[in-house]
Amino acid sequence: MNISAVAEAAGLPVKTVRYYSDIGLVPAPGRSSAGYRSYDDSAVRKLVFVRRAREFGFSVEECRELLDLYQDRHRSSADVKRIAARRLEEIAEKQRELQSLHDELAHLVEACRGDHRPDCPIIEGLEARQVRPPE
Amino acid sequence: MNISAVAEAAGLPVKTVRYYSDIGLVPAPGRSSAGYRSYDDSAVRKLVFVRRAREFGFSVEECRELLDLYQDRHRSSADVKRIAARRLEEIAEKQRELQSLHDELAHLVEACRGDHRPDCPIIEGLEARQVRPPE
DNA sequence: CTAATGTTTCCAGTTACTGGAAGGTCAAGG
DNA sequence: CCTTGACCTTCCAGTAACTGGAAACATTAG
Repeated sequence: MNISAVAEAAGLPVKTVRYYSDIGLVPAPGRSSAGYRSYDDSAVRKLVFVRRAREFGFSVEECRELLDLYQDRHRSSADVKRIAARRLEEIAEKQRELQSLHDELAHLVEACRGDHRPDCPIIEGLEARQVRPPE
Repeated sequence: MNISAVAEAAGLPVKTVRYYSDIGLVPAPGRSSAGYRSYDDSAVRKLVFVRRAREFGFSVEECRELLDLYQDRHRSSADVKRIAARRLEEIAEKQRELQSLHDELAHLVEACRGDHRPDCPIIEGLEARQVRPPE
């Protein structure tokens, strides 16, 4: 398979497939006589795996770890769970942050009349109040 | 005020204050005879404003817009509200994404025994299922 | 044969800083 | 006066994860 075929099969842009090969996230593909990259089904599976892991918010480095685990028949599920649980905690933390952000901004937006007058609680809110209490 | 004083007053790293001046987000400060940047109170107010807007997740370019509105005595609150409401919608969207991400990953983590055996629903979940339904 | 499409490499740009090097400045202490 | 240390300057490079584009070669359809 040429790069555009594998890219479509994996649901990734061509550029990204090339990039993943370049940084060694997936193994370097074979080359045709003209120098074209040549991928096989296992490459597609790995690329799909990476795409999905990226969609889950795992960093490329975490994808590397997960891919190693994915390919290691002797790995324990505990190893995988550890990484996923860490990521889950990060997500939860991000959710909490977003929530307080949302609440505060929504409060300001609601308080703003949104008319032609210059008085604006949003601007005033940005001017002085604290977003988060000091840690 | 020298840069470290203004940075402390604004709650920003020195590097960031310099950066904001460089990109023209805040006006270029005056210089001492030795070339030191010299800020005044109004610079501090603007930097605080920017810091808080950034904490709210506004991009630097949005901060530029907001800062213009902040400084424009004739602006209507509607202009500000429009920008803030857009940002609020972005936050809400991000929250929805994170929620579905969280639910799916939590599901996988719960399903994983996390023992020494290689069977792992997390890996399997990354392997094949769709994160999001096609749009 | 030609035109369109596909592929290659390489370089640069994106966002919002951050780190570090090399060197000039300032204030205090001896 | 000299030194020491803190502070300041500029410039360059690196971060994450691509993405866009240029120039050139390959393949394929008509």
